[in-house]
Amino acid sequence: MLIRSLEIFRAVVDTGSFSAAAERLHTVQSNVTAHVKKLETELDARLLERRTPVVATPAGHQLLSYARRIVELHDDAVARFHPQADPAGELRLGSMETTAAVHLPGLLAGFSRRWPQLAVHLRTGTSSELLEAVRAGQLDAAFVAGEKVGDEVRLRPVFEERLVLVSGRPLKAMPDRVTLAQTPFLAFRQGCGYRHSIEKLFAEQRVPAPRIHEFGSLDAIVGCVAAGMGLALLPESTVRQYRQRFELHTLALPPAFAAVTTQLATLQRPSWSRALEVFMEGMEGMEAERPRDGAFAVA
Amino acid sequence: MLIRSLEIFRAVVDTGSFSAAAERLHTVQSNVTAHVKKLETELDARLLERRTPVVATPAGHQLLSYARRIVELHDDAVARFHPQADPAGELRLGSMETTAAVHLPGLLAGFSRRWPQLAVHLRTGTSSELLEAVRAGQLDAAFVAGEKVGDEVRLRPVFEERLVLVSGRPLKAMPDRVTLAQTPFLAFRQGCGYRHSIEKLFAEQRVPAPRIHEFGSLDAIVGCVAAGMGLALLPESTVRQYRQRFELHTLALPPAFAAVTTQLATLQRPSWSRALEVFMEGMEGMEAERPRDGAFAVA
DNA sequence: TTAAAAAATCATTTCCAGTGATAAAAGCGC
DNA sequence: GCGCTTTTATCACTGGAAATGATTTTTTAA
Repeated sequence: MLIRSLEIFRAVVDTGSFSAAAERLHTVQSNVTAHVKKLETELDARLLERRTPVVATPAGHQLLSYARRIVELHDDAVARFHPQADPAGELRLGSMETTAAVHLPGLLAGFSRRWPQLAVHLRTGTSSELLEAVRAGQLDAAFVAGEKVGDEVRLRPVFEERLVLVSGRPLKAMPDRVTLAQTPFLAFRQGCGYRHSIEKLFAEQRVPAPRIHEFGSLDAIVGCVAAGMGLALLPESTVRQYRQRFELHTLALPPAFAAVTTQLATLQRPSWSRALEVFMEGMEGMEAERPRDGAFAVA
Repeated sequence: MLIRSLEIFRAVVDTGSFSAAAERLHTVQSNVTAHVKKLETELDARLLERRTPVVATPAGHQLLSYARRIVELHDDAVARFHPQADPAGELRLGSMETTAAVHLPGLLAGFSRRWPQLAVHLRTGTSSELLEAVRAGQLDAAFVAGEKVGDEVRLRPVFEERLVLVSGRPLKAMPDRVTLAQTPFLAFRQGCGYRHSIEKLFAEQRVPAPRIHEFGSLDAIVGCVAAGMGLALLPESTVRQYRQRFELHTLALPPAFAAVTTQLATLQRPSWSRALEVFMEGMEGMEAERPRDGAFAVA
């Protein structure tokens, strides 16, 4: 059974005539006859009463409900891939916790307002988890930090972050080696982009055995740091957000550790869905140097 | 876009491999490649990441949701026309008021129990209205009385009715010409099968100007007859049903007027839907001579 | 009954789904 | 990295059927 046959069958019922259907579909009447006949042979039932106007038989009526749904679905699918059509469906995004908390609320709110037909699915995880999901086609795009990737994944810088050392107590200067060795660090589990920076920091200070608590939630990390449980390395913008809820103290780090670029990871361009296409278009204006969350803000 | 292409595409995603999909669908791998490639060209998007296992790209993921729905609908449609499959969907029946009131409740209850996937639509009307609807493919079948039809409609006798003269007051014998001329008759509007019998009765009694009230509802007719508004000509079985609610008196008529056969009208066999097919099968046992409503009764 | 319109039939062309063999590419073990 | 295996892409070819245009048959309306 061909979609084309169903399309023709539907047109015959709608117009009440084989020849009118042919004209509407830009083909010839004998072709319409052939398609209908083929359907009737395949299903072993008479589908149309050849009268003027042509009407569907009970069996035809039954097929018609399927034909309408299938043809409609088909047209929808084609339309959704058409470059000038408004995208619909879902946009599956991934993000690190920190980015989700700080940058995404404004961004996604604007996006969802701009494209009301799109449902955004947001999943958080570590950079390496998210990258794997992008690679596996489970996510359309993901915000990640500092990862090397194969050439099937494309990275685009979107936010420039400055990592700072965060503590619950005032920090005058960088803690010395001994203090650092005794103070636990709080971080996301293995695979988080920032965690790599912690290890670089320890190596630099020649601290041998870093003690790192692995938490799955940003709220938990910040809360525990504020409670004096230990130190953390977080983007300055994230800390700013939590300042209202917790008493936090920060210390700037040398640029070599501090600078972290959040990048938007996707597959290569031809794989993009229309939904992703418009999302990436909206992200075009986002320069790593001049971050502004209002990419999709209403003008 | 062919249903076949979507079926193949779906199989590739499900199996994670072009060659496995080919095997599952009993074709060759190069054919699978060709179909996928054709889809990608048509939609101008990369749908699959050629890796092991093969995974859908965001665009592919988008198409997949359509592919699944379309292929499923297609399989459903084919299955519904398969002779050994349980029928599903709707069965659109028509019936005269009298038949609907007396014979259908038991019949349809049994039918609906026997075929739970079928939704019965019942429409009442006059015989000629219903016949026209059957002819136009709007009804699968209709219970009608005493009509001549073209040869695209097929009639099958199902109930043998005896018409009786009904009154609100005791009837000893056939009213004389004068009484008959003065007494109004209550009947369905033009097109009712029984109404034709009334006219035959008047002609026989040589009553010139029958006065006929036209009511659209059986309840109204019976109620008004019981209230003494006039006479009616109704099937004996119908009157029996109303005896509990109204005080009705009847008079038998000569067989020439009394005998009316209720027939089941359909289009010719090849037009039948599977739903109609099983309904007609169930009606097979219904002999006009030996009416029993329990055609679909549970054994 | 006849003229006009619509569907069926038929011969023909064109296109493409499906096939099998082979080349290229990707994964995997060492 | 290097070969070995597995998987996908490419290609030439064939059969079948979609599409076409001309013609006949049927239906409808005048």
